[in-house]
Amino acid sequence: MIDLKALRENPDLYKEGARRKRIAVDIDRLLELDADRRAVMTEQESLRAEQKRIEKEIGPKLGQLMGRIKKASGEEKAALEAEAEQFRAAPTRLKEQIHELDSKITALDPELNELLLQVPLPPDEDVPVGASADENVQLRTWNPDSFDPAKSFADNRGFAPKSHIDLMHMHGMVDFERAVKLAGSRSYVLTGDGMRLHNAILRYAFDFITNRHEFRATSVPVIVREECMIGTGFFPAGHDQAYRVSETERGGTHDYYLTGTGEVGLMGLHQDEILDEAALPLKYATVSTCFRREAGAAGKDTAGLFRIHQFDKVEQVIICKADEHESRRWHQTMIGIVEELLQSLELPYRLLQCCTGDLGPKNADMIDIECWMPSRGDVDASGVPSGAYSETHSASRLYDFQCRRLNMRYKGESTGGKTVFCHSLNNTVAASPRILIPIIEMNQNEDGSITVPEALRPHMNGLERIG
RNA sequence: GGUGGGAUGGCGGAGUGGUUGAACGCGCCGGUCUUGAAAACCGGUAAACCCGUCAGGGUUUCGCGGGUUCGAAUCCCGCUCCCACCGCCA
Repeated sequence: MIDLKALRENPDLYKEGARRKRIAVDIDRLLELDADRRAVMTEQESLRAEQKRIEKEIGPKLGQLMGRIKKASGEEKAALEAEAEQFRAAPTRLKEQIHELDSKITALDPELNELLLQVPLPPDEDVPVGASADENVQLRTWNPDSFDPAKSFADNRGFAPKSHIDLMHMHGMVDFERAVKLAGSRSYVLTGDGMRLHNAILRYAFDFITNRHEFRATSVPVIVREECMIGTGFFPAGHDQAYRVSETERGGTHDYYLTGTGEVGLMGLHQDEILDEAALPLKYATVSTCFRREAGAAGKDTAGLFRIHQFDKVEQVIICKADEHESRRWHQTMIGIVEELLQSLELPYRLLQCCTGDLGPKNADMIDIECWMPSRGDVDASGVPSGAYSETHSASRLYDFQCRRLNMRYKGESTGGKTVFCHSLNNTVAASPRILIPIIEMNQNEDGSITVPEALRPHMNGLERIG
C-alpha cells in the first residue's frame, strides 16, 4: 500500500508510476473520495469535541439533579425530571448528527479502500520504462570458462543437447504420465535420482543461505488467510494466481489461500509488530512448497518442468530500516548471494533489469536472474533448439509498500522516537524443479549421462554421475 | 467434535459506569552519584488520524462490530481469535 498522505501531496508521481507499470487505477476518484472523507471527518470531529465539552459541563449537574429526583416526589419530581430532560437534549441531538456522519464515512470507505489497495508503488526513476518483459534490459552475464552461451550448445560441447525431459525419462527421473493422471496438466512426479537431485539442490541452497550467509532458517505456513495475501501485496492483483481453499462453503469462518512463494509466510511473521531498530535487519530464509494456478498462461510452456502448478523454493527475505540506500544495498547483497550460488554450480546466467511494465504493483525495482537452458529458445531446421536464458530467480525491492500493508514498523535511535514502516526485499535462492532444467541439461554428456555438480554430491550420497 | 477460560500500552499485569489513555512492575530514554560502569535514586516513555505554514488544536483506539447511557476498558448483543482439558489423528 502506498502512503495516502504522500499521494495527496504528489498525485502525479503515483499517476505516472501506475502509467509506467501499465496498471489502470482511478487515482482522481481516490483523491475525491479521500477529500470527501476528510471533510466529513473534520465536521464529525468538531461535533464530537462539542459533545464532550457539553458532557463535562452537564455531567455533574445532571448527577446532582438525579440525586434530588430520587428524594423528591409529586410535582417537584416532575419539574426536576423535565429539567434533566433538557440537559440531555443537547448531547442527544449532537449524537444523532455524529451518527449520520458516521454512515456517510461508512459509505465512502469500501470504494476508497479498494482503490487504495490498487495503487501500485511507483517504480524507481532508474527503472527502464517498458510495456512488458520483452523490454527488460540485460545488465550483465556470467558463464564458466568452459561454456560460452553466445555459441550454441553443440559448438561448445561438440554434440547436440537433449532436453531435460528426454534426459530425465532416459534415467527414470520423472513420470509425467502418472502425474497427469493424479493431478492434471502441469503436474509431475520426480522419481529416483530426479527426486534426489531435487532434494539435493534445495538442501544445498538452504544450507548456503542459512549457514554461509546466516539467514535465519524458518518454516512458514503455506496455507494462509486472505489478509496475509493482501498484506504481502499479492492481492487483490494476483487473486487469480492463487489456489483458494473454500472452507466457508462447508461452514468454516474463513477461506484460505495456498501461497505462491515463501515470501508470504516470512513477511507475515511480524505483521502488526513494532520492531526494535537494533534488531534490524531481519534476514530470513525458508524452503516451502509454492502453488500457482498459472491462470492466463494456458498453452505456454506446457511441456516439462518449466511452468508447473507446484514446486519447492528456497526464498530469502530481508526486513530493514526505511532507508533507500540501505534497501538498495541489501538488494545487491541478495543478488550477489544468488550469483555466488549459481557460480558454484557453474551455471551460465544473466541479470535482467525488469522494465516498469514487468514489475507488478508492489515492486520499486526487480532484477531477474535467468539461467541458460539449452532446450529453450528457437528450434532450427534440424529440430535443435538454440538455447536461451530463462527466468529462475527474481529479486524484488519494495520499500515500505508491503510493510505498510502489514503494519510492520520499527522504532529506534534514527527515528527519533517515531515509529516508521520497515522496508522489505525478497529474492529466490533456488526454485526446483525449474532449476533442475539447467542443472541437468548443462551437465549432460554425449552418451546421455548426467554429471552431478560437485557442490551437490554431498547431498547425493557422493554420486558423481547419473546413468 | 465436546467443555471451560481468556483477549488491556514494547512486554508482564491491575482495573466492573464519571479527569483511567489507563495503577504497578519490566524494558527503554535522560539525569544525579561514580575515574568509568553497575547498583541506587529522580524524571520521562502508547499508537493512529484530522485541522493548521508554524505555534498549536482536535478526534479515535483497552480483540472486532453493534447497542444501552448525558457519560463505557468497565453493562448488553453478535462475531473473531487465542489458551487449557477431553475425544480423534499425521
